[in-house]
Amino acid sequence: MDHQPNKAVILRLAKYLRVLKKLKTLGFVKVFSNNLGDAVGVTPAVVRKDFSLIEIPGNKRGGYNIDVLIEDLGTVLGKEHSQEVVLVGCGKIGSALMEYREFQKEGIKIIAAFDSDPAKIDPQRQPAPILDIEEIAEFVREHGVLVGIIAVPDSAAAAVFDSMVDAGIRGFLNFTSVDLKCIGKCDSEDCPIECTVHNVNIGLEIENLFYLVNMRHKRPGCRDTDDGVQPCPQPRRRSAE
Amino acid sequence: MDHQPNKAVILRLAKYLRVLKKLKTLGFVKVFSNNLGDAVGVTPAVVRKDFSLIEIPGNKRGGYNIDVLIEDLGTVLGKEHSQEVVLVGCGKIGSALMEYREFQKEGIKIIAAFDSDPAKIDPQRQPAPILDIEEIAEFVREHGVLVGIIAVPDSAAAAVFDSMVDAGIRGFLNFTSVDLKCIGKCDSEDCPIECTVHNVNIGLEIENLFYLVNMRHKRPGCRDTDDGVQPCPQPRRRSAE
DNA sequence: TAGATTGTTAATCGATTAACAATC
DNA sequence: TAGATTGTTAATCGATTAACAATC
Repeated sequence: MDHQPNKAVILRLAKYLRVLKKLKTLGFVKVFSNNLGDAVGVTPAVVRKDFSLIEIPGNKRGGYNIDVLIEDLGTVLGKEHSQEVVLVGCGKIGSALMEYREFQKEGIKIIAAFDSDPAKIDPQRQPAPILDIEEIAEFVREHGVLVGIIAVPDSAAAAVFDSMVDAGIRGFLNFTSVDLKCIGKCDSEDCPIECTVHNVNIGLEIENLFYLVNMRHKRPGCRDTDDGVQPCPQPRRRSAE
Repeated sequence: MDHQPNKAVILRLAKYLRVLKKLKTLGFVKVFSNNLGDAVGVTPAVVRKDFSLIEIPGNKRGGYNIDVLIEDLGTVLGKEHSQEVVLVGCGKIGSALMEYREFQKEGIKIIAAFDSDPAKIDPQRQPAPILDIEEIAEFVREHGVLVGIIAVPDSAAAAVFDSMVDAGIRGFLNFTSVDLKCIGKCDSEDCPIECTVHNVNIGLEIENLFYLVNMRHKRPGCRDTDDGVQPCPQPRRRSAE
């Protein structure tokens, strides 16, 4: 009956939550499905359906109470749990992530980083130590960490992934260009370990952009090139009328 | 009749291309739809449909010629164009991207970076200069750059985005947590500028992981928590034995 | 020829959208 | 009450999957 919210829904829920926090700082007390829809770029019906799916109730004429909404979305998204992650790989990208402001703002904490290079190890480092990769299993088990970031060179990706799964990590943000899949790696005969890998494949993203941009340029009658021909033929409107 | 390949298709095409390059180095000469399907995680029918959509022909019994395939996919994905991008924001993440190996490997070149901090500016830098953000419009127009990366603080995101659109950038990889939308910003009365923004929202990705991982933990009969209850229904066995 | 694989059409599935009854 | 907004059901849309005829 009640289907679990899928990935797309969850993503929207997180977006609603961000918008709501902003609206609250502006003094809003209640909010309507169309407000949220506009902010996130979906129709009001989607918003209501998303909320109904996770059983957040509204008021037939009064919309949704913003405090209740923030509270409930936080609960559903697991915001009341401490959001502690470990990071593996202290190269350029890894180091950048260690100081990533957004994490603090969203209550996400990197509680330890790991590297194989002895020169980088610094157990006294504040606010989080950099430890030898060999220690990851012990650390993860001790702290019950479930989510990890992989920012190592491609060549080390698979091995690091394996050891993280072994240690108990079940959610991965993967910055390598290696497609890490749990299926196959984690399945055993009768007891599959389920884990989730989000691949942040920057190279693929850029390739995609080139395709889309080039496409558009090739389209007859739709070029905004140097020669003065302006963008597109048909106005495509979304908001208002 | 011929629908344009959508985003999902394009993403797969790029993945096929990567696999094909690897297979080629291994000496493969031809490849079948099920080979590619396995590698990318889709059914053979999807592969064939993708290729038919962009009119890449196969041989009724001989599969696809790997050289032709690489060539044609490259053409479709715009690989024969120079893939030149600009980067705005030379903080931690921006700097990391400037040395990102994957870019070279995939033929993507950051031909210039921009920052507003005078201390960071270095027009002589090799292989790409760091210039004042004020110069971006001129540079972009001169070089005909269409794709850009935004790695500035959230507070600067909207302004930077605007000036990049003005300069002629039409494809964006956005590392800020501000949801940059072209619609509204770029529409003019009868001639919308179409651009594409890929948001790499690291915070959202992590939140998502927490949701999914927590979900799984709550599921009755399937917990791998601290209290001694082992992974899913039964303890997995893999290498141990 | 017989077997294998493509290319395409039809069937299925799921998610989004639209519509509207319930009700505050 | 009348108006507005939710919550839910039905209709639409698109993408994935399955099936199979064409053919090398």
